[in-house]
Parts: sequence; structure tokens; C-alpha cells
Amino acid sequence: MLMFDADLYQNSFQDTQSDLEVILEFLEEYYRQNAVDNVDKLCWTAGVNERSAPVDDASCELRWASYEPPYIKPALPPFLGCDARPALGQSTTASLSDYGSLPNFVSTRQSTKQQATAAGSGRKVRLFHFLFEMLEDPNMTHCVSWVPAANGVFRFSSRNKDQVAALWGQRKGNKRPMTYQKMSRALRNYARSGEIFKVKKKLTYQFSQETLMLLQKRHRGDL
DNA sequence: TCACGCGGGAGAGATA
DNA sequence: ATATCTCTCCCGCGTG
Repeated sequence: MLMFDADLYQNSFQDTQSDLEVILEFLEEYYRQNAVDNVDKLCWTAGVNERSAPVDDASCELRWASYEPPYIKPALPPFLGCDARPALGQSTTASLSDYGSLPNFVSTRQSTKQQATAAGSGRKVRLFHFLFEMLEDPNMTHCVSWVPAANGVFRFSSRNKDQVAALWGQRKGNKRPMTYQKMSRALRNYARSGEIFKVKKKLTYQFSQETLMLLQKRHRGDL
């Protein structure tokens, strides 16, 4: 099981379970028709990191036949050295927030603030944590999924993107319904902190290399 | 022309 | 009480 901070993740996982129950009926119908695709997606999830186990290229090509390697906006220092984060590996109890929200090119002031926030409360789920949960959940691949052969890149389904947004709105307890438009706006704001970049392709975003590496390292460590 | 996705900016709510 | 962070919301623009 994927584990971040134990308490935080357990709570979020339970929330996710509740959310998923809402759309369970819809999913049941979908899975009956896409069982094979889900197997493929599990494979992609495991192969998000190109250094991980090889991905089934044939199945990827089938599903992503129309996909072209995205152009990554070089707005920030691209994918820094992994040895730049001293805290990594020193803490065995840090939550996902500690790692995933703190690329090393974020300003010192911001980093300090975020570290304090993540370490202090950990109660408030952040959008990119939620999205990572969705991406790691094979039941949600019809809404949002990793793009194979593109490290950390994920893409929303044009048909089901609003389901993800609706779940996000539920998770946050918003009174007004969340839409993809609003959720994607929040996603694009992550470019400022370097957590997620906008890829110049519709409905497609990318975790920063730093963030992705830490997520994956955490993921592998808890397998 | 139109629908859709994107980005700017302001502001609300939560947190330190 | 204040500063900061993280969205949320609205609006206009670009593109297919």
C-alpha cells in the first residue's frame, strides 16, 4: 500500500473510499467494459519512473496512439540534481507533504513555511496530494492517468475530468461544486512553487522531477 | 462563430 | 492581529 504520513494517509484513504462509493455504480459499468485497460494502467503506474520496471510499450501505444511527447515549459530550472535535498533519507517519518511540496528551487522563505505547515498540521489535504492518490488508484484511470514514456506527466480524460474535480470539491467540503476549470487553475498555480508544471498539451500536467522522485522513492520504500 | 482550455488577478479561508 | 499560503472564483484571450 502506498503510505505517506500514516495518519494523514489513512484519513485521506478513507475519504477517498467514501468518495469512490459515490461513483461506484458508474465505475462498475465502466470496468466491465475496460478490464483489460485497467491492467495496462496498473502497468503504467508501476512504470512512471522510466528507471523502474519497463512498461509494456505495445499497450501504451495502443492507448496513447495519438499522444505526442509534450513540450515542457522551461520556466523553472529543469529537473535538478537529486542530491540537492539534504533531508531526503534522513527522516523516516516525514509525510508526503514534507517531500512532495518542497522542490529545492522554491524560495527559502516559502520552503520554510511549507515545511512548518506540513510538519505541523498535516490535516489539510492539498490538491496535488489528492491527484497523486487518484493517479495511484487504478479505479480512477478513466478520469486521470499517467502518460507513459513521459516521466511524471499525467493527463485528464476530456470526458471524465469533471469527476475528478467533483471528488476534489467533495474532499475539500466545498459548498459550491468544483469544476475542472477551477481545479485546473489551482493546478497551474503549482508552477509558481515548482510542484507541478503545465505541459503544452491540453489537459496535461507534469509533476516536477524532484517531486516525482520523492513520491516514487516514498512509494517504493513502503511497498 | 463557438466551445473549450488556459492564464491573470483579486479575494476568501485557513494556518502559523 | 498580522502575514502568508492555498486555493476559489471570475473574466478575457487563444486555439482548433
